[in-house]
Amino acid sequence: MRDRLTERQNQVYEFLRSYIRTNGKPPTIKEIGAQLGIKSTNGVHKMIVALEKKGYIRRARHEARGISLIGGEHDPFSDEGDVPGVALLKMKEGAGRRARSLTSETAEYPLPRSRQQLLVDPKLLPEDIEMEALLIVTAGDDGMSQIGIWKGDVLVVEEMDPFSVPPQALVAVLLYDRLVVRRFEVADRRLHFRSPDRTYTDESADPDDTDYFVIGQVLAVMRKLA
Amino acid sequence: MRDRLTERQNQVYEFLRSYIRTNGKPPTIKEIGAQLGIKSTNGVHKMIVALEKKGYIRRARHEARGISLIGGEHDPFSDEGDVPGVALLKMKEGAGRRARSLTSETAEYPLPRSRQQLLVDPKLLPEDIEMEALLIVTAGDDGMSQIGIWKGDVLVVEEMDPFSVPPQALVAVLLYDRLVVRRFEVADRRLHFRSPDRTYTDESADPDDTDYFVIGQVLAVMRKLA
DNA sequence: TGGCTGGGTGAAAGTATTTTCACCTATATG
DNA sequence: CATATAGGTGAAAATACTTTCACCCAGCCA
Repeated sequence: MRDRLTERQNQVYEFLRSYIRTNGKPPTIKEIGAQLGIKSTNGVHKMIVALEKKGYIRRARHEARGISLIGGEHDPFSDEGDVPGVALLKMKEGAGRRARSLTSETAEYPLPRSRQQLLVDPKLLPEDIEMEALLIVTAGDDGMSQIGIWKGDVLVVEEMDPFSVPPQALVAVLLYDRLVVRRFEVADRRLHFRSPDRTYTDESADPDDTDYFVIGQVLAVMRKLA
Repeated sequence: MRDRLTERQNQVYEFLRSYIRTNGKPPTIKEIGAQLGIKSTNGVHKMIVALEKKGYIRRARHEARGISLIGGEHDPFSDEGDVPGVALLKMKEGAGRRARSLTSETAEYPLPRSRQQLLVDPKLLPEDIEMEALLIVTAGDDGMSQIGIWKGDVLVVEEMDPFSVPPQALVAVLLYDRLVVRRFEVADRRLHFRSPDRTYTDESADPDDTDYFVIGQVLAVMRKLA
């Protein structure tokens, strides 16, 4: 369907995306030229026409800032306007079983996944998140009030191996049979968990310690109050 | 601080939102006029200037389609909603205006309602709740960490008058211009707010004290972490 | 009563933006 | 070689948009 773009055309297309995303409106021909180092408006104009012919953009003739992207979203905020139910997340029971080490890429999960799902607004999540990697757990222990998380809170977790977690992020960890949240860091090839309460000292563990199973980074918290 | 909008100005503002949302770019002056039935571009122009003076929009002078909304583009809750789904809630900006007493059943709201929405899973809400009575605010003050709420948290609030709130429930209150959460009770025909931090003494207020505006009961809390 | 503010009409002026025209330079291709 | 395609320059023409000017009207308030 859509023809392949040349290198230069792709640069224009990418600029359009980023401009629209950051400015909330399409650029003018001149602005495109300024970015790509094209001095003549006609030079840009021809590329725009080419992009339209290849089916990547739409043009509103004679209209100021009349370029719009084709291929789903013209809305920078909703990630992929396809399906309304984008943010259907897998629900997973919180505590109750013993933690296991992950043995390989296809790690077996300590808990059977259930079919339960929870609707989450994309605005509560990072922009370009993979829905497939998300799951829901419930916080299973107290002692996290210092970081604003209570027992029973619903956590949206992005599954990832410990070494991909950004430093100082909050992670969901299966500690023995409790699901807890800890501020987390990898140092010296060991996993360091900062205890939220100052009364305890920090804990650290070996990556294949079977007592600690790092599920992933906590992206959002939800709490039902009434 | 943003002044209140007149009815007409709010119509313009609402149109701006919806146009931007559906078209991915701001409208021209003429397009605004066409929608609101204003024949002269100057009529629209004056309103646009008024909206800018009151801090609701930004204008790029002489630029085609140069209007942009103000409200924190990176605040995930300030902008653009309309996610299809069950629990579409009205969005309301947190702080920013002075509290007012509610005078009757048809209480006048301190802020004009906007059309912003957030998707919320019904599982996070009481069973037989009226969606119409729900709205979203963001917590606007610190000092609530004792009750597990942080500044910036998203609160799902059921609008209700103070006398319908069950005792000891959490309520969202406009205290002057800050939106805070307090544990709440009515006694002796006065409103009692239990301060979450032990350091402060409890506050109480008269039902028609203009400094305290009780929005309603907090049903759920959500927090974006990454 | 006068003066202020919000909202408007209409038209003219001025700036921004798109489109078109003429012409140029590579590179690839039958 | 002839010709097509991608990508340009520069300038002029044609619109699209915003701003300004002059004037009008109604409601509110001191």
